[in-house]
Amino acid sequence: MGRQPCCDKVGLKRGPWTIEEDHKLMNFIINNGIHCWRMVPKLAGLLRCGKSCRLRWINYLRPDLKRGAFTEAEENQLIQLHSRLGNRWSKIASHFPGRTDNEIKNHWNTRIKKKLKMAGVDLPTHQPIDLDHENGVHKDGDNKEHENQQVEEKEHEFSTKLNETTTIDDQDLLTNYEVLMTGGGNLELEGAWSSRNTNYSTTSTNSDQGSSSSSIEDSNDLNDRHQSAGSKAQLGDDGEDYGSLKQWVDSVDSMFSWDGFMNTNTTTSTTLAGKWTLL
DNA sequence: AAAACCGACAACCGCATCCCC
DNA sequence: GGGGGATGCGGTTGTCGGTTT
Repeated sequence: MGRQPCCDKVGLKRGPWTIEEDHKLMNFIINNGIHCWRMVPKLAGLLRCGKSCRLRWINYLRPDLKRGAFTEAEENQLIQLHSRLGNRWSKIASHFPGRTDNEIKNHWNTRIKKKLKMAGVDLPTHQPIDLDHENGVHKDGDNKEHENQQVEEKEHEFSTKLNETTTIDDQDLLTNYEVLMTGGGNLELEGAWSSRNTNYSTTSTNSDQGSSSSSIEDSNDLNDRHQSAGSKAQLGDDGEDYGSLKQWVDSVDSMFSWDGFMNTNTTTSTTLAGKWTLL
């Protein structure tokens, strides 16, 4: 007999969130804070389960989200963190202020994973594939537990070293990876690995997605609004939240002051900031 | 022009863990 | 101590826009 579902799914809405739902959830959290996710949908007038509300808030509505293309430095940091922490996305996300674990996980699975694979890196071992094969290394088995025990001990040291490796420019991913691994950790990079020819093709990044001119005012179609907000067209080249979040903030600017969420010094948002700390 | 395919990301699901009684 | 509810987390799926055929 399994555990009970987090909520009664009968009659609950699923799928993409509409702007009205976003408004309701945002309004409720701003005005009341978060005490019990289970009660949030009821009190906010939403036909969603608490879990869904939590995810929506954490991954999309939270005003302090960075939202933007991952920079090269961030990708490098992510690669190295993953080599240390594995798929512990929440742990990794804690090193990226404004990024969510879901965002990082998606970025890893859709971009970095592919790039590393094309570059000949065996995941999750972060070892060159051919070297693994030749040496018979299978680190994801017996050694994994031991590695996990070392993770916490090395994090502090690692963070220090990481700061020394974030100025890499104009090198391909493999070269970056080599530098990072050599500088930050205990992976051995042998000649064949170092000299590997990297002819993978980098795909376009989100930086080409920042040209959207959609706005809330432009569209009464909630699905269109959601799509433009929720996936493709909200990102600016410089990583700032030029898209949906900014539009969203603009749209509710008359109701709220966001400065408190943005870690800026303001006297108009102390209440909001206070509630924000509840999270 | 349209169908098929692909990439990116939002959202869901189920298990793990935490916490309170 | 343990039972149960709430929340956290990671894997997976769904959806949609863009691209290719």
